[in-house]
Amino acid sequence: MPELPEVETIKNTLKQFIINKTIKEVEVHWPNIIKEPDDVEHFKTLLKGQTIQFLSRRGKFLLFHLDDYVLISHLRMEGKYSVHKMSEPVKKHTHVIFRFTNGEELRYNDVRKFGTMHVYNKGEELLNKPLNKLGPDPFDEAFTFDYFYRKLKKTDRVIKSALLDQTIVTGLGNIYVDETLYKASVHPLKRSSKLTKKEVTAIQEQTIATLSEAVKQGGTTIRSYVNSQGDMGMFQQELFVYGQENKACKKCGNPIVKLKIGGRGTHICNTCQKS
DNA sequence: AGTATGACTCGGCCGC
DNA sequence: TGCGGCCGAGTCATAC
Repeated sequence: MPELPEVETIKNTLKQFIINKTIKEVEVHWPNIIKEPDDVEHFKTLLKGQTIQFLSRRGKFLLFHLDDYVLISHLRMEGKYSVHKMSEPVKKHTHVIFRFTNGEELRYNDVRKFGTMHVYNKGEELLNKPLNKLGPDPFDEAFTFDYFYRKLKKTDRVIKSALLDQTIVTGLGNIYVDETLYKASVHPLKRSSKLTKKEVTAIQEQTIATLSEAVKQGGTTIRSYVNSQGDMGMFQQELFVYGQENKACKKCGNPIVKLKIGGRGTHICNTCQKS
């Protein structure tokens, strides 16, 4: 599922195919994906005639910067972008098509239909849902120890839930939270407010380290993720705990166990991550 | 107010 | 083969 490293990889592989392409028309086969404007016809009208200037990423969101608007896309579980010739057959789960003036088209495919798209006037995208409440990106300068420590001290929630909260730090999902806490040797059920400075430092450093390495590896392919060129990620080969239940911990040899925290499947080594 | 829980959006997939 | 339950990112509603 696309978390920060996967979205970063999609952004980097997709841009070469769509920068400077002009949208001739937009087709929407599943209107529920379009959240803003709430009228799908309005959505299509806004994008018609717009040229894609550049792409950026905010947490797990992919941003398409157009002449006058910004299209914000969240891929949720299984959203994918790919570029095709108009003549190529459209796949079963393709729900939105951005047709370019050059005869090619950008297609959004999403088996679960969980993905979302918002369009705002240029400059207003950060003031509205879904970007307005996001915390700093882990690679952002604002993600400092002082900021992170202050935020965590203020909450009684368990650290796993706090790391999944996108208003504290944005970009982590279930896979990278489990990996980060394992590498930081912190138990996911530990209350955020009870963490020592040393533990917060470890979590902060491992968050950045884990995500950077995953970006280098082109993301993690668990079920179906591929980038916009159809390549799988390679980071799944470097997972220590996620999806490794019953396998030996790479540090101590004891079995990795799976439990449920805040309704989420959670993978830990009971020996290396003391509660 | 902060937090936890559950419903909701979906379809693939698993077990019976 | 068919059917119910599970999974999960994020938002929202509800309860404490």
